[in-house]
Amino acid sequence: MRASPLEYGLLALIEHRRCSGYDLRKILTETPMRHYSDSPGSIYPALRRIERRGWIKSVADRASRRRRIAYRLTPNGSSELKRWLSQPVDEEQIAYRLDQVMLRLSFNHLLGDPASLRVFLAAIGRATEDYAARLKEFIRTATADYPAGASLALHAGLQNYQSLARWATNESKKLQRDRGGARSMAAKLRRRRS
Amino acid sequence: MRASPLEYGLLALIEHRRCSGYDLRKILTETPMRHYSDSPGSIYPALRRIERRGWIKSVADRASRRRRIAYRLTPNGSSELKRWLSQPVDEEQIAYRLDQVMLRLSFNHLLGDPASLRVFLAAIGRATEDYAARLKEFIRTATADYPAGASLALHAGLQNYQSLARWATNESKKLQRDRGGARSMAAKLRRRRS
DNA sequence: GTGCACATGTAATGTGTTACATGATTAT
DNA sequence: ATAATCATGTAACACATTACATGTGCAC
Repeated sequence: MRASPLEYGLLALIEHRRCSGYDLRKILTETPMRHYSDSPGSIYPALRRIERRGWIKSVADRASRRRRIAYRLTPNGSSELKRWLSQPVDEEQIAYRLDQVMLRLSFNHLLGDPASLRVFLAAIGRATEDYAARLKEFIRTATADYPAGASLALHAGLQNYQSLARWATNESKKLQRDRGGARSMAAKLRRRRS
Repeated sequence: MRASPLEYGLLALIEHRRCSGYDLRKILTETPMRHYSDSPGSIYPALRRIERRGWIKSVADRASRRRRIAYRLTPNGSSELKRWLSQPVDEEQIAYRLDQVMLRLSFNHLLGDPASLRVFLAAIGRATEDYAARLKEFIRTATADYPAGASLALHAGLQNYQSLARWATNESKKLQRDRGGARSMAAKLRRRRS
C-alpha cells in the first residue's frame, strides 16, 4: 500500500467531483465515512502529501468570492486510484481492513467499467467465505477454555462474516441476472429490427 | 480514553494471566486479536508506557533458563482496566470502535461479576439498534444520487448492524433465562431441603 | 456589528509500522 | 554445527488527533 487509507479516500472523493479541503471535511463529517479523521489537522496535511506526490493539483476556484482551493486528480493520481480500486480482495483485507474494502466498493464506479462491480462483489463473497471458514476452524480448535464473553465475541464475528459472504455473493448474482436480462433484451431488439 | 486500544488489550491479557512481551506477541499473532499490531516495535514500547504509568509491574521469571520478563497488573492497573471494561456502550463506539467493544466483551469476565455479561450484551443490543436506525435514516434521505457501489456498501453495513443488534439482544435474553432457571432451581433445592 | 459558517492552516504529542539489530537456548 | 525458536529491544518514519490560530463573507 503506497498511501494511507485516508489518502485513497480523499483521492476517490476528489475524482468523484472537484473538492476543496473544506468540502472533504464536510463529506467526512456528514457521511458514514466519518471514521476517517475529519479534522483539519488530518486533511490538509494529507492533501499536501498527495499533492507533493503529484497525484492532485490545486485549481483556483473563483466561483464564489470566498477564498477556496479546490483540487482535481492528475493523470498519475487517476491511475494510482484505479490501481487501488482494482486490487484483489483477499482474506487479509476482509479480516483486518474491511472498511477499506467497503470504501473501494463504494467508489467502484470510478473504474468506469460497469462489469467490475459484479466482479468485485463476487471477490468479496469468495474471500469472506474463506475467512469465515478459517474463523470457524479457529473457534472449533482453540476456544474450549475461553471465557464466555470471548466465545460470544468470536461467534458474533463469525456470524457477521457468514452473512456478509452470503450477501455479497447474492448481490453479485443479482447483477449477473440483470446483465443477462439486459443482454437477451438487446438481442430481442436486434432480431426484431433485422 | 486514557490509554490506546492496544494498551488496554495488553492490560486485559496480562490480567487474564501473567505474560511476557513475547507471550503477548504470540497471542496477538495467533488469535483474531491479530489486528492489534503484533510487532515488537509496537508491543515493547506499549509495555514500557503502561509500566511507567504504574499499571503493570515486571516480575523476573526464572521458571525456564531463558531470559524472560513477565508482567502482572498493579492495583492501579486493575482498577483502570475495570473502568475501561465497564464504560457505557454508546452509538459512537458501535459505529466507529466496534472492535474495542468486542474486545471488552471478550474480557468481561475480568470484572468478576457474572451478571455483567448479560448487561453488557443488552447494552450492545440497544446501542446497535439505535445506530442501525440512524444509518437507515441516512440511507433513506441522503443516497438518492449515490453510485450503485456506495448504496451497496451502506446496505451491507445496515444489514450487519441489524443482525448484530438482534444477536446481542437475543444472547442477553438467553442469559437472562438461564439465570432465571438457575434461580428457580436453587429455590427448589432450598424448598426441598427445608 | 455581531455571530455563524466558510476556509485554511500549524504545533505538539502519541502511537503504530517497518526495518534493523542482538543474543540465548533448544532441537536436530 | 546449525537452524529454529525464544526473547527483547532501537531508530526512522508516517500518520492521526488535539488544540491552537487566523481570517473572510454573509445574514440578521
